[in-house]
Amino acid sequence: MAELGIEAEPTLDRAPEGMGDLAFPCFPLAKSMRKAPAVIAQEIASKIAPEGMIERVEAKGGYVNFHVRFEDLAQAALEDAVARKDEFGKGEPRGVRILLEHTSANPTGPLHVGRARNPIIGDTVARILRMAGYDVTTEFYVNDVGRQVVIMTWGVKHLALEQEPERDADHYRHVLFYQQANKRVEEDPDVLSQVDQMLLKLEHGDEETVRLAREACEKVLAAITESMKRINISYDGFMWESTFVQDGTVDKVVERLKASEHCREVDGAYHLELESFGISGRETKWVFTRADGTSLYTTRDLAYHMDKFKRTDVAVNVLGEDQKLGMQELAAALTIMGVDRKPEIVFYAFVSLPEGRMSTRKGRVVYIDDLIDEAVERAYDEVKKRRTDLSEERMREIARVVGIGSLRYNIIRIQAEKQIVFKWEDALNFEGASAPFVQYAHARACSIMAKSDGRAGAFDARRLVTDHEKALAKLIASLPAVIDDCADNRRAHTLASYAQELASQFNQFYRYVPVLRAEGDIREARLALVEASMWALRNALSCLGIEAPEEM
RNA sequence: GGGCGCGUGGCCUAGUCAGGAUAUGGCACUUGCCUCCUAAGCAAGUGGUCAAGGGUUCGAAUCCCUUCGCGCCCGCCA
Repeated sequence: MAELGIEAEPTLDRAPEGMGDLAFPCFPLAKSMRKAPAVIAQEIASKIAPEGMIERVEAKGGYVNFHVRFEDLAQAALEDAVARKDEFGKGEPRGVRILLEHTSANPTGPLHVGRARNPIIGDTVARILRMAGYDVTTEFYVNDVGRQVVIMTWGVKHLALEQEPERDADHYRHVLFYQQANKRVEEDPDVLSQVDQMLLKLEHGDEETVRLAREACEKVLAAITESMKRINISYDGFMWESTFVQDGTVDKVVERLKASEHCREVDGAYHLELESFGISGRETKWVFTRADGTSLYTTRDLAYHMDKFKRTDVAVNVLGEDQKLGMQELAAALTIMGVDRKPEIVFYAFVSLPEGRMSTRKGRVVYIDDLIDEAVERAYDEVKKRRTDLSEERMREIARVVGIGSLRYNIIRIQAEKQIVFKWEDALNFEGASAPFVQYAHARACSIMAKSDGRAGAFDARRLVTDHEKALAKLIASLPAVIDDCADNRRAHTLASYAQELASQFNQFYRYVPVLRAEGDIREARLALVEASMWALRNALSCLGIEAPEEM
């Protein structure tokens, strides 16, 4: 480039089918060089000698196209996959700790599908980050301080259930206590004052009240995590919001904020003026203590984040889009406190129903447990339809893995900030862009492996000559890059797209290129391709928190 | 009123950050393919003003401005 007197950023694009692998557009150079792009491309192409992985450089319509030497790329990638197995795609340790907070639901009842995106996005991003070489810890922040929890606790203490819970589980029981207590609070001023008194006692550390609230929360929390376990989600740790109230760190935060020049006091309550921090709307002040001196949610969250920063290099939070302002306020408060660190946030839009937003009060909800049951049941029907040779137990197991996979896939495949309208027909779709599609390709690969003499042995990638084989091998080779991209951007939906594309490419290969019937070198090379496909599919699914059955 | 996000064939969606070659897949619909490694599959076909308008550029789904529609938020709630 320098030789030709060209100054340009060497941006490379992906070339279209049949045009090579990388492309350099010459259009931006046309003006300064006062030559046609096609001529410039010719000149550049003639000056670059193919070397290493690049086997051919050619000019075409204003682009310089680079062709990668397929044999080298495929040989390296397939050997890597076959040798590293479930580690294929895993990046080198980066020596960076990431504390990823997700789910963090109020422990007042079961999770519904409207909130299901949180644990699924959180768990998937955590898996991807681990795969990319980060040292990841996941954490569930338990909101055990505040009105909602007190109302539920009051209900548990004073009420008897008026109806049977939908399920025999603590979160389904406690949500009824919560709902009934809420009704009483609205109807009866006396109950309201009892709740207010309890709230005060809780905030002042009254032992009996703290114990009752903690017990109720722990029961619900345990039940929620049981539900999450069903969809392959677990947590490395839990952090209780009350911790920061009790150990005095919230008070320290409050003191530091009060010392700020942005701090104002109105009737005993303190707030920060955040107009100069890009906060806009009807209200630019952010209140951090009530008139009675007690703290507010974001103030306690501030203490939590100070704690996080002591424990990690990077803090990532998965939050609903309703938290955007709160996080802006938190970031501003951190700046005011002189803390130069901020959490990274992955925001997602809520899942709604065709009738509108999910609402527990209006009875317009789909609980995750119900969705899981329905998905597994539906998958069971499908397995039974297709397989008559399997044991009941085996069919149940496949149904579980397929049903849960398709549930997770259908939520993770959509970009987080796009709103989703929940439809049963989409959630239970087992064809096309779905987990079963990917799982099926994996099962087919396993089937071939099982019928071959064993594992793939030595092979020569030069024996892979058809377009189907080449496209598949290239796609397998790109898994590490896909993982890196998802990790860097803290996103997961593009990994779902990749898995779908990989499965599709494998299915085409499967249809048109015989493996077991092939002979000699060709068979060896194809077996290696099948085994590498199997690992790539399995590892991609694993990052999505989806299990890969060997038959289905 | 203000802030943030989203808008891509009948429906769902990738690509948008880092502008480039005929806009990616799926569902649905029509039509083929199981004496051949699992048809939860493969192939072909119908279907697009990339919300609308303007601008920047050799080139815009992508960047800028305006408008419209939808969502979320603007509590001494969490």
